[in-house]
Amino acid sequence: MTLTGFQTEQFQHDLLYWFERNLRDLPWRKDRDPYKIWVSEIMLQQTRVDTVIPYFERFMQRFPSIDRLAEADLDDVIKQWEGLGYYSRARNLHAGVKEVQENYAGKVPDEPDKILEIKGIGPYTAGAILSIAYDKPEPAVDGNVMRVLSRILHIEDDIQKAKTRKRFEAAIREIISVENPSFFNQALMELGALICSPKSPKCEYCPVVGHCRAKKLGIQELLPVKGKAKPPKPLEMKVALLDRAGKILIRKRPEQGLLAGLWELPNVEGTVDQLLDHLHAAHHISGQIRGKRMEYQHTFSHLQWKMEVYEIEVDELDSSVGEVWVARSELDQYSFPVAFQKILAETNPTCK
DNA sequence: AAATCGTGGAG
DNA sequence: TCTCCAAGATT
Repeated sequence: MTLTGFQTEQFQHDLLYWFERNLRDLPWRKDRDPYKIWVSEIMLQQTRVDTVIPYFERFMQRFPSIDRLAEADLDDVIKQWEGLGYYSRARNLHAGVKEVQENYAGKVPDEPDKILEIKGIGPYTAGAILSIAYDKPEPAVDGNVMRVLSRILHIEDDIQKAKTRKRFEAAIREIISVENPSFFNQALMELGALICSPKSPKCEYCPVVGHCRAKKLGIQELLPVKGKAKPPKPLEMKVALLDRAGKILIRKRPEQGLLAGLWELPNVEGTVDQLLDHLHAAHHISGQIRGKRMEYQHTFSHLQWKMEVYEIEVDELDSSVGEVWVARSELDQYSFPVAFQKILAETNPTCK
């Protein structure tokens, strides 16, 4: 690391002085309960602060402590997570608090090696909990920190690459405030969120612009270096809307993979005929197409569902495991991906 | 190392 | 409208 000439102590002072006067009043900053820090950090992964706030408030009312979350049903936890995305976060968090309950008597460990073994806690979250809740001088390198430091220290490594994070962690260990690692880490992230933004960074308001090598070179807009994401892959999807005596057929998705454990309308990747075949094979339902009800497109990070929704007339009906006939008024007891929430709302006759 | 895993907001 | 992307972890 090339920190020659970098005024570390002055940087720490400038950064912390600014943070103490500009930190946002966020619900997970009311105290330093490691559990709350933990939940907030998981929710904040790849998710905006404004989106997280209402979820965090509700989650804490429902699961105020580690033991309350550990004893909860996974389906209830997923329900609280509904709409937030990346649902494995909720599953891992639930598994994680159970680990803490069993292995650490319900207390979040304060050692890197131990906390890193907990499900769902990776290098960033470990460092965040250790520094924010326990005052340990550990790096917490997220996207903000990499963006800010890439500019301050003029680091041109591609932040999409896996090994790059380690270089930033090494840099943080050189410059972190041992007196206040909690504020230091939070300040770097706050600076990235409020001032040192991805596009059009507000350098005129930056408390540490005097330390910024990229600004000195006039290349702050070109950093950090980041490879382009590849476009989502289109997927033709046929969706079945089965209405029987006011109840519709839903089913639970597998416990692993995309949208794990959430509910959905029966569907196939393929043709309408394949949809009917599937209803017969998987749900023991004989039916015929009544007509196309609607089309809907939903784009994920890596997938694009091109959905066609068909109303289906049920001729014969047998029962099957993992499916439920449910009245529309009872749908709110189940967790649905946003794509199916939209379809269910659009096709709701009482709602239009 | 590169893919997988969601969603809604901003420009 | 479209692209990028926001306090990443897992495999």
